[in-house]
Amino acid sequence: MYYSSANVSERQAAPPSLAISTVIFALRPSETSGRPTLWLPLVRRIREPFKGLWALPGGPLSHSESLQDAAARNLRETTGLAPSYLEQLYAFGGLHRSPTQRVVSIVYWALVQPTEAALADESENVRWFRADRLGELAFDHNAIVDYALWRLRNKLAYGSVAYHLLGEYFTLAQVREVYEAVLDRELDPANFRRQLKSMPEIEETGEFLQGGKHRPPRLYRYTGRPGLDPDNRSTP
Amino acid sequence: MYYSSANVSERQAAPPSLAISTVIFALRPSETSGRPTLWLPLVRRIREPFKGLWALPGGPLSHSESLQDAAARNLRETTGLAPSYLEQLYAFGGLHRSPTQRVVSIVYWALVQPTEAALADESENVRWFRADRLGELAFDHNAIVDYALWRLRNKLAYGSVAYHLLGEYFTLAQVREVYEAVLDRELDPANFRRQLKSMPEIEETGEFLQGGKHRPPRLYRYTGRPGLDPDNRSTP
DNA sequence: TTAGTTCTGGTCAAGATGACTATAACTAAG
DNA sequence: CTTAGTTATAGTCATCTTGACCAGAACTAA
Repeated sequence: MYYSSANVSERQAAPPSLAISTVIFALRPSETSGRPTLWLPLVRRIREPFKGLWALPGGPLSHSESLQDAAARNLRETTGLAPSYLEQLYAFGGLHRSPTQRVVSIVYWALVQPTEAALADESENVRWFRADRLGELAFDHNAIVDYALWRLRNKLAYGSVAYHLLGEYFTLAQVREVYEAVLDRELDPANFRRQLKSMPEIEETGEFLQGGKHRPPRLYRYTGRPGLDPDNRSTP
Repeated sequence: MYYSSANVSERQAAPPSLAISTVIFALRPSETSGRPTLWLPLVRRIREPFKGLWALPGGPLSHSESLQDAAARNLRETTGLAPSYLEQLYAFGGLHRSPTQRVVSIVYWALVQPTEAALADESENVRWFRADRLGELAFDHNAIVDYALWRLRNKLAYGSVAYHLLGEYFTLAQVREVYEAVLDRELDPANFRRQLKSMPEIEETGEFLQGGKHRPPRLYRYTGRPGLDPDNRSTP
C-alpha cells in the first residue's frame, strides 16, 4: 500500500481512510433460561491496534462494490451467512477512533434467521457473544453496538423488523418472545396477539406447530417487503 | 493533487474519495400565498462534471475535523449560517454517483431559524430554492433531497424538531404552519393546540404577539434539548 | 381422569384522536 | 361607536387504541 510506508506528516496529508463494519444480530437460546436472546458475532484482532481484543467484522471498501454490497460481503466472509435484513446504521468519523490513523467507518446492521445462524462459522478468531454481555471491544465498537441495539428496539416498535429474526413460519408467541428479548420486558400475550392480528401483513396459515407440550399454536407467515434497505423507506 | 493526474487504472486502484454534503432547510414566506414554506440553498457547479447545474453545498473532509464539524463548516462557508439543528442523514456510496470518480458522500441535514435565514448570503453562485420546486440537480442530489424531506417529515411527527425552524418565541399557530408546510396538509387548529399543550417541553410565556390583525396570540417557548445530534438519541 | 400449561377470544375502563361547536378578543370598515 | 370579520382558545362527543384482566379451549404428562 502507498500510505502504509508514509511518515507522519504524509499520513496527515492523506485523506481519512474508509472502512465498512457490520453489527450482526441473531436469536439464540440463552444458555441459562433457554429463552431466545440476542447474540452477535465478533472477530478477534490479530494485529495492533487493540491486538487480541474482539471487534466488529469489517474491512476496507473495495472500489467496485456499493456500501451495502461491501457490508453483505464481509458478513458472508466472516460468518458464512446471508442476512435477511441489512440496513445502514451510521457513519462514525470521530478524530480519535483509532490511535494510528484517521478512519471513517460506515456501519451496517443486519438480522439473520435462526436456521441460518445455526450454521454460522465459528473458529478461534470468530465467536458469538450475547449482546448484553460483551466485554471491552476494540476501537469505539461498544458504543456502536449500543447504538445498533437502540436502533433495533426502535425499528421493532415501528413494525416490520421482528420477522427477519424468525424463520418463514412462526407462532405469535415466538414473535412475542422476540419483542421480549429485544425490549427486555414482558408483554401481555393476549394484548400482543390482538395487535399482531390487526396487521394485514401477518398472514394466518392453515398449519399448526406440532410437538409442543401444550395446545398447538397456529403458524403465521409475514408477507411484507423483504426489507433490505437503502431507500427502503419503511422507518425513519 | 496526487490522484487528479493519474490515469484510469491508477484511479481504479485509488480508494474512493470521501465528501461531506449538507441539506439545509429554512422557512421562508411563499412568494404567492405568503404562508411559510420550506426553502434550501444550493450552489452552482463551476466545474465539470455537471458544470452549471445546482448542487448541495459540500466539500472534502479535512483530516482534523469530525464529520459533524465538517458539515457545520461548509454550511457556514456557503451561507454564513449557524444551524439550530444538525444531524447525519445517510452515507451515499453508489458506484456511479459521479461520472469521473468514485465518491462516497456523507450527507447531513440542518435546520436554521428564520431570523438567521433572512441574513443568509446569496450570490451569483448561491441561491435559495423552494424545496418542492427544484429543477434537475447535479449528481444524485435530487434523490438526496427527497430522502431528507422524508426524514424531516418523520422527525416532525415524532416531536422535537419543528421548533428549530422557528425563533425563540413562537405562537402555537406558527408551529401549526410549520407542520402544514412540511406535511403539506391542513391540520385542525383546536386539536393541534390541544396536543401541543399536553407537552411539558412547550412552555407558556406571559407575553403575547402584538401587531397582528386579530386577537393577539400567546407566545410560547421550547425548553427541550438543543438537538445537535450525533448520539443525541431523540429519534430513530 | 385430572392437573398443568399454553393458546385464544373476550370484556372493561382509561386515554388519545378527529370532527365539531361556541365564546373571547382583537382589527377594520362603516 | 357599532358591527362585521377573523383568529385564538376552550370545550363536547363519538370513535379508536391501550393496558389489565378473565375465561374457556386444546393439548401433554402424570
